[in-house]
Amino acid sequence: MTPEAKKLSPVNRSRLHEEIVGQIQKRILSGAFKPGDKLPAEREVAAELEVNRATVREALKKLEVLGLVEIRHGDGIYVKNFYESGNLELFKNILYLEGTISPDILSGVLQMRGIVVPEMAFYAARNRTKAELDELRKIVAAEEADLSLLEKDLALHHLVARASKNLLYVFMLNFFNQIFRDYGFLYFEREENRQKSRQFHRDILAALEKGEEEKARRIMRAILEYTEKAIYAYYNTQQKPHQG
Amino acid sequence: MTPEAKKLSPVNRSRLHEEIVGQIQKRILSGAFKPGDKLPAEREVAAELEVNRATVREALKKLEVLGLVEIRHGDGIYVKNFYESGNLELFKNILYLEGTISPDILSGVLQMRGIVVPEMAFYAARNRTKAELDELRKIVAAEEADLSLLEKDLALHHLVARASKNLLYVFMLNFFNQIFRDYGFLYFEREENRQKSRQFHRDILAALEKGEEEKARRIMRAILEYTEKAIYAYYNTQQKPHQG
DNA sequence: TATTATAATTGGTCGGACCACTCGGCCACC
DNA sequence: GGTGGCCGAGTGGTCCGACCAATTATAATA
Repeated sequence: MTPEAKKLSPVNRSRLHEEIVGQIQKRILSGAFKPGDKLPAEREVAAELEVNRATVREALKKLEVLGLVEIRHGDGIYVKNFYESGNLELFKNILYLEGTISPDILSGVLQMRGIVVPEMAFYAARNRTKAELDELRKIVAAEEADLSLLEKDLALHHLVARASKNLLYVFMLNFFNQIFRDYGFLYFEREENRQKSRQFHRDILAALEKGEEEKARRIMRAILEYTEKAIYAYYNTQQKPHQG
Repeated sequence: MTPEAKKLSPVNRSRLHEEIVGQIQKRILSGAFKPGDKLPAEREVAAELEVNRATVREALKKLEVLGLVEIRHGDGIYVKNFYESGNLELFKNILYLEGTISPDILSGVLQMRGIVVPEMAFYAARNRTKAELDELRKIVAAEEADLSLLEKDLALHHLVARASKNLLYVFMLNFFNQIFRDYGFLYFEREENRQKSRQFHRDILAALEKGEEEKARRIMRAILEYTEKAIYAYYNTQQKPHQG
């Protein structure tokens, strides 16, 4: 029940154009602005928000890249159907729409991760080079010394992605990491998890060394299932909005 | 030799700031600007390009959303490592860097599609609602009447994505469609393909109706393999840059 | 030497002006 | 009746010059 806000309201200071992006994005994602709708002219929006037109334009440029609006010279600004977008950056914004991640979407992301990442490991076992194996060994060795495990963990997965020789895996992995960034932090606070992580990584390394594709996939799947529990556990103690 | 061009397509009416985006993006992706590098100040860039600073700023705002640069108030503009990006919009730009898609990356995309989309069908069979089945039947019926097959095909896949109840599938599917948009056009020019498509869609519909998850996945996989051949075939007759 | 002012640099916002494109209405012409 | 040209209002695109705000580098000071 949010009956407010048919009108745009003046804005706070600090990256003014970001604030504008937020306001317009919110109205589009919430359905207040529907696909095909024509936004007020730049000059009108500027007047309504009591900001300069240049600032509005910078905001609109961002919204355009996000895929939320289409700008037509001499015509106007039109709302695009974000349901037809393939922009994961926009998906992330939707994820945090209400300040807190909806359980539905979270499980959707985890599901996709569970599908994509094991295959990544599969192809990494198939396509890794000797140089990549060397790098991998260094990371695993550093982990045994218990040095900045989170950082090393990210590096290892990134390396596996590159080893798959499919750039799309790199992008997808980064996408997942960006979403679960916060969770990783807490994950490595438990000694139990740290040990588990080291073991998993030794196993992954072994599988890649021997080129055991199925085994690499299986291990990666185990890793995901293990961390998934941690994510859900953290999520359930944390369903408050992380910002007011 | 593609004797296409029955229709003239909208002309590339590139705006000035888009040109700037292109130039800077190219320098970053080609490695001329490396991660961590500091770009010249806005005023310098503007002077160098002989354009107004406001125009440069609009370009920079776009590059920021793309994840190629980071702008720090009072400090400067820094190049980000696109290899750590999770932004598929950026990936698409990389895809077309040289004007033509590199075979490596193309096969990488097809590989990811082959992994993701069948799972989407699997979950669609599990989670589809009666309303969605109704919509699906309408689409299949329209296809029997041979009406705008390409459009109907896109709609059908989009519906399957929604039926999976995982918004990420919708985004991923859109991403793939955007990349293969051009190929779909030619695909439906062959009567052979049109018939095959209708048959596939009848099968998918049947699987979803009965909630046969594995079967839905199998059929989807068959569709992908079939269309993949068409894509490669077209690609091999078309490896010229599509713009000078 | 360490700390604190101060200046210089750089991104952020402003306002006002003019250019370029689109669209709709009007009109002459076929 | 339809076609094409013309024009004017509306709207996005670019430009100029100015000032604000955050950061960094530098100089002054204790």
